[in-house]
Amino acid sequence: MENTTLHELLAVRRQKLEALRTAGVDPFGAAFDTTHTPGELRAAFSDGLDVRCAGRVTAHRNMGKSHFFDLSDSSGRMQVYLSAKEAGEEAMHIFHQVDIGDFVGIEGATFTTKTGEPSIHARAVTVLSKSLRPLPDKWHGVQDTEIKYRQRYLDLIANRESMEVFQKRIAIVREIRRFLEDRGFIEVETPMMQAVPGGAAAAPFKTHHNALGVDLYLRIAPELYLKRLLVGGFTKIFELNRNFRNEGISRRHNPEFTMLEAYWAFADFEKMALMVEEMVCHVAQTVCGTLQIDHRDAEGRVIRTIDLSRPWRRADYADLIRDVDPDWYERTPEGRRDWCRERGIDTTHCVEDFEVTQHVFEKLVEEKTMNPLFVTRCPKELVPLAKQNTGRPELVDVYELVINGQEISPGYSELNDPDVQRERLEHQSGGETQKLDDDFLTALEFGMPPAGGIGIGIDRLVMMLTGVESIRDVILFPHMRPRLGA
RNA sequence: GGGUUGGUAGCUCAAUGGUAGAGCAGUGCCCUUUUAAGGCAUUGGUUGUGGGUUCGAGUCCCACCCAACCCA
Repeated sequence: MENTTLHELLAVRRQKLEALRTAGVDPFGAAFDTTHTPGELRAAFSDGLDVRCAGRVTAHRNMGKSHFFDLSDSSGRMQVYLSAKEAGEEAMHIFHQVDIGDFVGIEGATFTTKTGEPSIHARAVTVLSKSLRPLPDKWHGVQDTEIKYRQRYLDLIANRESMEVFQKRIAIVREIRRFLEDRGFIEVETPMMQAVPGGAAAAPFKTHHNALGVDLYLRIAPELYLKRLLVGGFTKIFELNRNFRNEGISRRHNPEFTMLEAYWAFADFEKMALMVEEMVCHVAQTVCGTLQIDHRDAEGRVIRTIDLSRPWRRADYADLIRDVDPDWYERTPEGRRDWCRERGIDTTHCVEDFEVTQHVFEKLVEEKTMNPLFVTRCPKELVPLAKQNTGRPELVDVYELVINGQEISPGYSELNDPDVQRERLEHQSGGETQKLDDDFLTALEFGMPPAGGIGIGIDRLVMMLTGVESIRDVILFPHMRPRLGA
């Protein structure tokens, strides 16, 4: 339901729509050939160019017989100057029906105004599409988080910083693909719908295939299929796409999120760690132009700077725990819980002893680590799909990369012993109704080469590189509770 | 799931329990290089929803919806 005021604003625009039709102008016009986008023209600007440019009118400054308005799109903004005297009465009548929000095409010559603003001196203004609703505030943009997320197009139109974050995200993903392809990795696609959701411990979304009469699950990870491809003979592969987890929504969790997984036959986790280091630095350097990433608060003050300079720090899991409490591993399991209780760390949700340690790790190491840190020699219980260390079988050959207080990327020497893998997966599923992926285990029995594998949470990487605090600000359409009306 | 904060005009925000306001946007007029253009005038409200307390509720109480943050 709209209220009367909005109705009035809409009515005015509808009247202009009809006025255009009466004047013989199609308010939702046809194709318009352009020579530049607004941003391209700004970048290549010089006076006296004959140009055709199209975009949305985002501001209008009326000086009487001189009109200045801004033409914008994702590439940027370009000012247009229109002289009423030159245009003539008929053209000005049509121009008078143009509102902020409309798409128009401009034909004219470039010039620079007295105040130094690159501009187009319009010869003709063509209405390309009428906007029937008022745009958000030109100065404050959209502040309401519900509007930002539910109507992202308004956020993109009105909030330049938002558009820039998403442009950066696009560039980050592009550079990751380029980096991997330059090194001989090929991108593959594996099932999003799986009969047995595997490769991680997470609650899946369930769906149903009518013709087959079977339940399927949206994947929680592509891992088990990518490993089948290693069995099949691929040696350098990656998949960069969506995973789905039916869990809570928070500042750091969206039900669907983007994950990179890459596998490299005959490599190990050390080699993968080096590659991730190179990749993230390549991306930061190309997209951000620096390895020092400033994070700012709402007032624009720098609150922290992430230093991505190489080499990145490496440390053993157990040593990091000992940095927090030198006697941690000398304590009894009950003593460890007491230690937590004394410090106000809640461990009631931790069932196993190793989960208590992991909880301490998350709270007192991970969340406080801003600069890159490779955590190595992790306990095997945490990682059922990685190779055990030959010298110390209670540990696994993995790294966990922490940056910006979050786990950004795990890397493994992948487990390829089918018997050990079966045992570990059976142990993980706890003999419950949760099915084992037997076909995956069968594939391993045919032989999978030793391999290094990595995952990178793209959303978290983008958060780190853009200094954004909420995952919703790096996902174009984050999930929200559906709302009636509006 | 629990706690805290918030929801007022299209947008951004005000308003001790006592006449719901401003800026922007819109509309009209003035203005031939403006840029948050400027000046004058003016339209616009079921204060998230539903109850309650009160002479009187945007404001206090209860329930619900939505969101943000914190916790689990």
